[in-house]
Amino acid sequence: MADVARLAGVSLGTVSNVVNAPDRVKPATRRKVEDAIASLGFTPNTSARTLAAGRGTLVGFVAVDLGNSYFLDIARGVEREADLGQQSVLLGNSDVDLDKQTGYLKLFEQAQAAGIVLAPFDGPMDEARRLRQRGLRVVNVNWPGEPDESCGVVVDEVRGGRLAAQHLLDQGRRELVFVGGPLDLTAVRHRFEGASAAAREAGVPLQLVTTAALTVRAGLAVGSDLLAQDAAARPDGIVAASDALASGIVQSLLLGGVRIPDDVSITGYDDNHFAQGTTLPLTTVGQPGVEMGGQAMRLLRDELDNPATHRHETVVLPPRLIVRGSSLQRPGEGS
Amino acid sequence: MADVARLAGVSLGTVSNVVNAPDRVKPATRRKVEDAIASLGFTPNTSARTLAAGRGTLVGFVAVDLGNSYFLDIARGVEREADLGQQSVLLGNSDVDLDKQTGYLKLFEQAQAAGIVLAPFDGPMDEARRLRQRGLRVVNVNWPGEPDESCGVVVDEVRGGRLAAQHLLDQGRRELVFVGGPLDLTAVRHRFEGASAAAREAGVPLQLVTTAALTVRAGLAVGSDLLAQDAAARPDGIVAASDALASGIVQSLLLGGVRIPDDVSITGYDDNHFAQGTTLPLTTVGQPGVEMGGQAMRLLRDELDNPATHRHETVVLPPRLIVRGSSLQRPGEGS
DNA sequence: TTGAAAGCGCTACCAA
DNA sequence: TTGGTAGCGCTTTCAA
Repeated sequence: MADVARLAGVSLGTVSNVVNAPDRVKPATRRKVEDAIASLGFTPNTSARTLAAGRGTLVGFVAVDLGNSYFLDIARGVEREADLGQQSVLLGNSDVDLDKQTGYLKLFEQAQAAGIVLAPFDGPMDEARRLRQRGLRVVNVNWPGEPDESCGVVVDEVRGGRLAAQHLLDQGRRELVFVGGPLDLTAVRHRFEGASAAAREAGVPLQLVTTAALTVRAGLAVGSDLLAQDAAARPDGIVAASDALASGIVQSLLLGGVRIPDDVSITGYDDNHFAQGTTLPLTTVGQPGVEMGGQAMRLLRDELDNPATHRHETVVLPPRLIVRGSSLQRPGEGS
Repeated sequence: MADVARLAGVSLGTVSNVVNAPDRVKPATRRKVEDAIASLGFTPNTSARTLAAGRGTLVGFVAVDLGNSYFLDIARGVEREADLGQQSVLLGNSDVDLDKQTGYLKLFEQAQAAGIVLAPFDGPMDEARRLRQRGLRVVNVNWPGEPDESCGVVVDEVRGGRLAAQHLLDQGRRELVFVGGPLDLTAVRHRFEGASAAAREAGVPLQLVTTAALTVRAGLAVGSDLLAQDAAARPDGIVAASDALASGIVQSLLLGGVRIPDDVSITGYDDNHFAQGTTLPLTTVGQPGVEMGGQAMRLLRDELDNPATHRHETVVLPPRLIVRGSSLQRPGEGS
């Protein structure tokens, strides 16, 4: 920066101003400085800047599982919104591992991140709490804010479960099964609650089949169990707690000669990218990942920019039923 | 840090030493300092440290498409190897967008990253070259090193294409088709070359069907085209340039009543996670993503630690044929 | 509108 | 083995 100042014939402070507050410097001077910057290929040193200014410009996004396209969508939302505010986003993938999550949170703390967006592991959040106590702003996404402590952006999972079940009921399905697990996952419980409520209100029984994971493999297993049953005893509507699960069930049933959606209607959950372009596209409940990320970043920025007036809040976004071939009996019917 | 020094009754330099070179300080003193650090909850300020030391400890991984599990595997390899060397990895997802890639490279430059691992967009690499000229070490992954400029880690795509085609030939297939595109993707061209060579050597024709993208959707389209053909005219072996493509073709053909692998054998490419747990698991060519990431990080560390003796090199890793149900006619047969 | 100078928190060197 | 001290490159007052 000293070189730039010398070449432009101005002082350090002036160079700093054209970089950070161009309006405060006379256009002619600014030009000279900008030319010098360009011809020297000058790039400001973030460490020095952060150190001197006492606050960084970097935003961290720590995601529980970047292998799930939903979280990648959230990341995209965070990035897009951050761009609007001259902030940059770096990603940490905690890979469903609490230690890695803690490690990334520490890393961002040490790097003097301006703030953190956290899509947490479904578990203890001690480290996040510690960071907040040290003054680092962290907002949750896909997890509610902690009362009086932080903001959060979530999607209404109960409503999502209800949407899926109601959709099947609307199509005249009366033998419903909810497939999902493990039940200590909050999201799975909520989705089941919603589906239960819808079934109860319709006076229809809803059977629960729990799985050990939300994977394709688990779905395939459920599918074979279903095939082993007497055809008459099989459900005519299945609410799966994830697209992967639904996909496994669909594949298994199709090859077993079951007609979908004629014999059995199936819904998935998450609107994962892999489930969109398949032969029998999956009806699913979509979560507005990009929007969630954007909202989270907006909450974070408000907290950063207006620390005095900011009030913590948990934004609840509605899920959206996306009707595709796995549940739609005749085109144009259904909700 | 001053507080720590005061509370422990030592100087700043000593505190710095217990943090960075614990061996250089007497155990008793070290204990005192460590206690002080713990009781004050002291966290070193990365910006200050980086500024003073002149070099950072952060490693950036810029990936062209984190939505592809292959790149996520590479990221895992980079992380694992970085952990061994006290370095931290942060991710940037360029999302198949050259501008975003450039943006992340700049970001890591400004953040004084120790080095960068780059899985580049298949296109111009001007920015990466600029960074190298400014002294930042960047090693390529999934892309060869630039001669005399940088290291790289790649997988032998030609060999991969050959493996897939040879596998089908070994099973007696004689009407082969290679499906993939666009052909300006280097990897696709190489895979086709390899498949071609294998077919040529076996005296078998290999037809080329180009697609606009390597997606499931494109695969579905190819599948319907195939179904529209006279059954006798259809190929009995298909080498697809990606798992997504293969998956689309498989789904389409299966629903059209074609028996796989009896009537048609199909291979994919990438060993993507989504292709592993399906009803008809895909035979595919796997790329050792985790190992590639690890190698890249190791090359980067060598370049960082031994700038004098380091010699640039491009490590070529072999792909691996993974035989699953989509090509294996009778269990135990095949290669 | 610009210049001068005092740090930001830490590392690295040299002296003790 | 430890303490003292000079910066690292920038932002940010305060004066000019």
